[in-house]
Amino acid sequence: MSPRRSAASRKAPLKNASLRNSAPIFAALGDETRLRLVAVLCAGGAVSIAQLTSGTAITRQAVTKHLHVLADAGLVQHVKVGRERQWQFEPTRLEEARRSLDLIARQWDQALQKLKMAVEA
Amino acid sequence: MSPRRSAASRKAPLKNASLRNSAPIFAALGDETRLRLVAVLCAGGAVSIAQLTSGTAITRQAVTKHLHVLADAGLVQHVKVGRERQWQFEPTRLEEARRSLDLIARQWDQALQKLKMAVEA
DNA sequence: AAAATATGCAACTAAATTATTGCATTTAAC
DNA sequence: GTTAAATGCAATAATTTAGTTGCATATTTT
Repeated sequence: MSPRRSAASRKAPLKNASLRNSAPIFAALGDETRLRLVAVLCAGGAVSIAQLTSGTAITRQAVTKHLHVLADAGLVQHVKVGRERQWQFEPTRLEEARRSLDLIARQWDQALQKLKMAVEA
Repeated sequence: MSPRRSAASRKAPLKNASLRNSAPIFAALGDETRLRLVAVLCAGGAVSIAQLTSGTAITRQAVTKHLHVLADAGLVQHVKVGRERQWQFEPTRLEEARRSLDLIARQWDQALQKLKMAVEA
């Protein structure tokens, strides 16, 4: 294929482990409905499914599924309170995602810096 | 359904527009292969498809498709150089995504703060 | 010009995602 | 103890996604 070395192996750009861990978090956030749910939950406290549903055009079951997607990504948790199931935001994984974006941004800034220095040299 | 007001309308937690704009960016980042591509591109400069492919187990066409997904989200751009098409990172949209996560995190911190003050009062 | 390289385009497949409906179960309220 | 409310579970359907293969086209290189 290519005579040159692979771009992926040439520089070892970011910790692969970090990326592997962050991708599912971004995937969970990559849906408008779920992003809205996260926003609601991080603003309030623990909220029931019925409450979360009443703001949307989709059914309760759809909301439930979205909540499970978020839970699988570790972004929300639930506790059973009486006949309700209350969901709450869990900030740890979101911090991970933030750090990943920060890493990428920093990497980019460094690349620009190097380019600038090379041009000025 | 619920006797209470909807959780979504109760607090107007985050700008809906901001979320609507960020969701597609997160969706684009929500795949390990694409996240790797972004990392490679933000570390190096402009890289051809063949180079980007040689680091992976998938085909050139699959890489091409991923690049187009990233391009649709505004995360990468391409320029034609001879018979190659070189792809490069475009940082603007990533900054948007970072700001969204920062907003959510800040919202969460404020909620904790309020809770704390309410408990101490 | 011929051969090799880099890419584009199209058809197709398999699997995952999103959302629905219908019914069962648990818990609270009257 | 009925009734109403909140939720869970299962089957299904439509759409999207991720990936492949095969072939065509454009550009270098020799």
